[in-house]
This record gives sequence, C-alpha cells and structure tokens, in this order.
Amino acid sequence: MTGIRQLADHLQLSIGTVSRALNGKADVNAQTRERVLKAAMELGYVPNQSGRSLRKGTTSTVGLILTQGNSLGENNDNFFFGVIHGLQAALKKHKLDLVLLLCARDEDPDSFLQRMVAQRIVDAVILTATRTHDERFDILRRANMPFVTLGRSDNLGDSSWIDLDFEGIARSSVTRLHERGHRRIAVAVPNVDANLGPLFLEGYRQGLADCGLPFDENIVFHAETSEEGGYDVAGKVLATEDRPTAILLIAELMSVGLYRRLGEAGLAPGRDLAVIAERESPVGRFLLPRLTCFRLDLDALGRMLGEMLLSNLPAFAENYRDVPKGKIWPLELVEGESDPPLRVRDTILPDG
Amino acid sequence: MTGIRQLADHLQLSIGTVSRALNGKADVNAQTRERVLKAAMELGYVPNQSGRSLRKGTTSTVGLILTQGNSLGENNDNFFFGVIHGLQAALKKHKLDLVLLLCARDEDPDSFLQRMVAQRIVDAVILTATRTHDERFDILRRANMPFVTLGRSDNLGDSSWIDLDFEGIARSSVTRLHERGHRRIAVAVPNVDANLGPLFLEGYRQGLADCGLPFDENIVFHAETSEEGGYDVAGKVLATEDRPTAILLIAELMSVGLYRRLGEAGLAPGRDLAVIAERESPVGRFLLPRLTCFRLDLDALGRMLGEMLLSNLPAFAENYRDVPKGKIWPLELVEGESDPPLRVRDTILPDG
DNA sequence: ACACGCTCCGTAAACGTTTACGACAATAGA
DNA sequence: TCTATTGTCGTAAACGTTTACGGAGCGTGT
Repeated sequence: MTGIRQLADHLQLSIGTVSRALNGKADVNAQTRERVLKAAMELGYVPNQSGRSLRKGTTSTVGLILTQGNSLGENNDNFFFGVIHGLQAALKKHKLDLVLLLCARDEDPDSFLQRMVAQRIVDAVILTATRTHDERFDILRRANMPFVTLGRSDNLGDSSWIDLDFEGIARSSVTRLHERGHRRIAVAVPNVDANLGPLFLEGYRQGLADCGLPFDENIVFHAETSEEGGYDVAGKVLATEDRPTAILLIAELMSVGLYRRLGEAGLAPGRDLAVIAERESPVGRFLLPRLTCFRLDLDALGRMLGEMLLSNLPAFAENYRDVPKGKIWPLELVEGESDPPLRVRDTILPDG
Repeated sequence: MTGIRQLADHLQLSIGTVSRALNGKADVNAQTRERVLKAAMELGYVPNQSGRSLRKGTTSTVGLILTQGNSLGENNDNFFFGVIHGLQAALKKHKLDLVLLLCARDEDPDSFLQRMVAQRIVDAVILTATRTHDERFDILRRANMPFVTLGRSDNLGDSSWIDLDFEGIARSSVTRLHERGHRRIAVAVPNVDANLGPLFLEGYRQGLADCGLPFDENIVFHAETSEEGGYDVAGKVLATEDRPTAILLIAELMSVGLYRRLGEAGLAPGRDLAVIAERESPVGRFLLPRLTCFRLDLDALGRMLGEMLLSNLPAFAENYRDVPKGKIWPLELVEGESDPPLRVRDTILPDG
C-alpha cells in the first residue's frame, strides 16, 4: 500500500508539495510536477478515498438509487443501463464516479435512502421510480443532498427532473388506433403506486376525447408491468363482453405474456387484438408480429440527467446554467406489425 | 449536520465515551449507553463514513463489479438481481453494504477495477463475467483485496468461486434430446471471450459421446447472447444442409429471436426445431411454446456467494470455516413444450 | 543597499472517527 | 489501613489527505 507519505519520501519532497503537484495547483515547479506525476504512476499511487473525502468534505461519487421490484430487476431492466451510459459520460467530465445503490427487497426505500445520505458516501443522488407523492424528496432536502429525479411527483418542488412523455404517447397511440379503425381501445397500467400510471391514463383519456370516443373503465386494466402482468391482462380482455380491438401497454414486457395468452386462445396479436406498447426493447423487436412501440434516446436522456445533476452541484453549477429544471422527454413511434388497420369483417364499420 | 462532536457536547460527555457507547464496547456504563443511543436516535446521528473508514482502515462495503455488455444490461439482466438479493441478505448480517460498480462501456474493465481497488472505496469485491483467462485476479491479489467470483477461469488459483453447471446442463440436454429421437443437435455459444462458452461446449461434446453421436462443428454456432443473436443463429440453422432437428441455447433470451426467425420461415419452434435454453426467465415462461430450460435458486446462490466472501474477510472468517472454496451450482430442468419428441415423418428413425 | 514581488516549497492544522492508554473513584480482599 | 481490582470515563494520537500560511531564495526596480 503506497500512500502519499511513501511517495513523498521516495521523491525527497514534503507531502504537501506532492499533493499540490498531483492536484494541479499553481505553486509548484513544472519540473518537479513532472517528477511527481511520473513517480506516482510508477509506484501505482492512487489517493485514498477516505482520507481525501474526509478532508475535502466531498466524495466525488454520485449514487443512483434503485429500488428493487419497483424500478428494476423484476421488469424494466435494460432501460436503466442505457441511461447509465449517458449518465456516466456526463459525470466523467468532472471525474465523478457513479455507484448503484440497490435497496434490498425487504428494506424500506425511505429509510434506506436516509441511511445512505447520512453516511455521506455520495455527494448527490439520482432518484428513480418516483411515487405519486414521494417523501424521499423531503429526506434529501433535509439532509442538504443535491439530487435529480427520473420521474415526476406532486411534491417535486423546484427540484430537477426528467420524465418520459407518458401523456403524449398514450394520447397519440389512441389517435393512431382510431385512425386505423379501432373504436374500442383498452389500456393497461401498473397496479402499484408509480407516478407514471396516472399520467399514462390521463393521456389515454385525452386521446379518447380527441377522437370522440367514450371512456369505459371496464377496459382499464391494472396489472404488474411484467410478462405475467401481460398474460393476466390478456385473460381479462378475452373475458370482456364487447371485447376491445386494441390495447395500449404501459410496459413492453407485458406484450410477451399477452402474445402467449392470445396464442393459447387461438388468436393472433395484431390481427385479433392490436397492441401498442410504451417502449422499444430487444424483446419487442423480435416478437412476431414485431411490436409497435415508442423509442427514445436513452443515452441522451442519461447525459441530460447527468448535466442536471451537475447544475445542482455548487462546484460545477457555473458550467451548467443553461440546463433546464425539468424536461418531458419525447418518444418517437416505431412502427411494428402489432397494430395493423382493423379488418372489416362481415359488416361495414359504423363510421367509415 | 450532526457529528459525534455535537452529540458529545449535547450529552456532556467526551467523544471517546460516545463512540464506545455507540460501538458496543464493554467499558461504558449501561445507563449512559442508553442515554447515548437515545440521543443519537433523536438527533439523527449517523457516523460519517469517511472518518470512520479512514480510522478503521475498512469501509464496510463490498463492491459488485459489473462490466456492461459482457455481463449485464445488454442481455442477462434479471439474473443478477436475483443473486443480489441473496447476497445482500448474507452481507447484512455483518452490517456490510453492497454497492454496484458499473464499468462504463468505453472503459477498460481491468483499469476500471484497478482504479476502484486502489481508491479503497470497498473492502472486497465480487467479480462477474469471468474470462477464460482473467487478469483481474492478479490485480486484486496484488492489491490485497479479498474477492470471490461468479464464474470460473483457468487462473483462479485458490480463490473462492461459484459457477453454474454449464457442462452438466449441456450434457444432460443432449441426452434428453437423444432420448426424444433427435440425432442431429446444434448448439449456440457466445462469440466473446466468456468462460462459460468452452464449458458449455465441453458438456455438449460429452453428451454427444454419451449418446454415440458424432461431433460436427458445422452446427456449432457462435453468436451474441441476445435476442438478436438468437435470430442470427436461427438463420444459420435454416441455411444448414442436413438441418439439425434440435438446438441448445446458452442464453434464454436468444430464444425470442430464434422463435421469430422460425416464424418468419413458416416454421414452429418445438415442432420443427426443438429448443432447450440455459436458464429460466420470465420471457421463456411466457413464450409460445413455453421454453424448456434450467432453473436455479438465485437467492441461495447469492447467499452462498456472500458467505464465501465473508469467509475471505479476516474479520468474519471464523464464522465461515465450513464454506467451500468452490462450488458448481446445480440446475434443475424445467419442462416446457419447446422440445417435444421428434415426430416420425415419412421414414422410420434409423435406430428405433 | 534596500524594499518589494514572485516562485517554489515545507509546516502544520484540519476533516470525523476509533482506540490505546491512563486517571480516578469505588469496591473488595488482606 | 493498605493494596489490588474493577468499572467508568476522559485524553490524545492516529488514519491519509488537502490547504492556509509562512518562509526561503532570487530577481528587479529604485
């Protein structure tokens, strides 16, 4: 274990000078700085993080809080790793490291967060899987811990956030399906307290209103945002009287279970039930028929999330003045074959 | 921010006594300990991690190293979160925290690890996605950093490890398919340097030998362990002369792409090509036909991984003497409908 | 010759803990 | 009564850094 002490001894310098040389301070001779840098490289010296952060009062790491079961692991997994890539890129510019803090399944997310911030193991955090009303914001504000969120909430205050345009995609999906001849469109939303559920539903209602279609809560289904949830929803759809001809899924993974359930009933996705899902994924791309869904630039989203965070850190804020406080992230339709125009069967469609 | 100083002042005690009280040392009056604990709770005091770990020389956190693209994110995601659950349970008993350290896509995994261990931000690490020959072991040993690996390698030395029984499942899969009438069985292995590829292939060869079947490298396919990889493999299978009647997949996600490609060709998985995949997943469970695959107790695996790690930490080793050094983790067949007995078509099968 | 500024470097304090050590009182043993 | 022991607590050093401060050396301008 080579510390700054050993390095200084080896160089016949004081540790103060060595430290200043390594940290790029001005008052050190260019030549000796070279010597120090070279020796540090040779001896494999890396500053001890505990000592450094104790003195500086800052750890140079930010934490991405993941709550298992609600945001990751069970269902929408690959989403985060796309975001993380952009996030790391943004943080890297200022030599900030990212660590993932995973709340255990049996631990309360709020007290987990409390523990993490009190320990001061990170300088800032990124929150995901926001609830409609989220107490974690208060915890962070009390602890004076900078943060941004991926997801909105009703008590966000003036904190920074990014969220997907759930209203927009639900609304435009309804319109699209309407244009394709569908008059009875179902929707599947999560059965847990996640903020995106109400938003998606709101867009759905707006879309119905746009098209002059009635809202019927009998075809609003609540389910897990997983394959299993999709399977269950499909079962309910099949059991519905006046069966819908199309459905909007809040999570693309649901389509897998839905496809299966339809197949068991001898029905074909697309032909017998049009499907549009919230987000593009490798699974949806390789289903048959290919899933119609929405795409977003995960990398760019992650980068902006990182920049938002930086704009909240006093040390870097000056470089990020033009970063917005909040952002509704746009998604782009990816046409699959899962929502073809409604086939006219034995009768002419009522209004067209 | 309330530190131990404020706590001590508030209690009219010295910080030494307060610290000893909080840490459960013997030489402190039971009554004053109560007072301290109560006050700490009220003031919301949590020891500063930097100060604590600087003094103790230990951080009470272990790091799970994830290398994007190779182990997580792109493909086999939900696997890790099952393991992590058990892992956290094991570590929690000794108040150790788990952080996930995610190597950025554009960073070299080796230097990333080097940086992480040198900073001493964690006391120990868990390695995943082991390569056939993995230099990271040397890095860790040089740095005196305890570690365990999820996956074997040829230079493991006497380090602790757990790995899935890739040979076993490949071998038994071949036997199973042979019993069901298949004589020409293909296999798909990863196209990157991951240790599991050769192991899977070895089991495959053993299985062929057991059944008296010839090995034909024309039906050994190398591909990404993803949906896309499965799609590609299916294309190659279809283009093979003397087409195989069954295939073994190293990753369950490949089945999605494979199913699609078969569907495009008007063929049905199971009926026209029997499929067995390495691991159970929600996706496989809801495909049609349901995937035949192998199940393992992820939670138990994670727990054992945690215990192995603890047995390598001097502070806890005594409690974990009976933990083995290495373990080949067993998997159990889950029968789906993707590998039915081979239909006899116009001819009787050669040998029965 | 003197004052002054500049460059470069060493000194030492500080960050928040833990812990070895010693001090003191009270108790027990003789 | 004297000594030894035990229980409880305060003191201060230590962990590895960073950084405010001061000082030595040297050149420059007057």
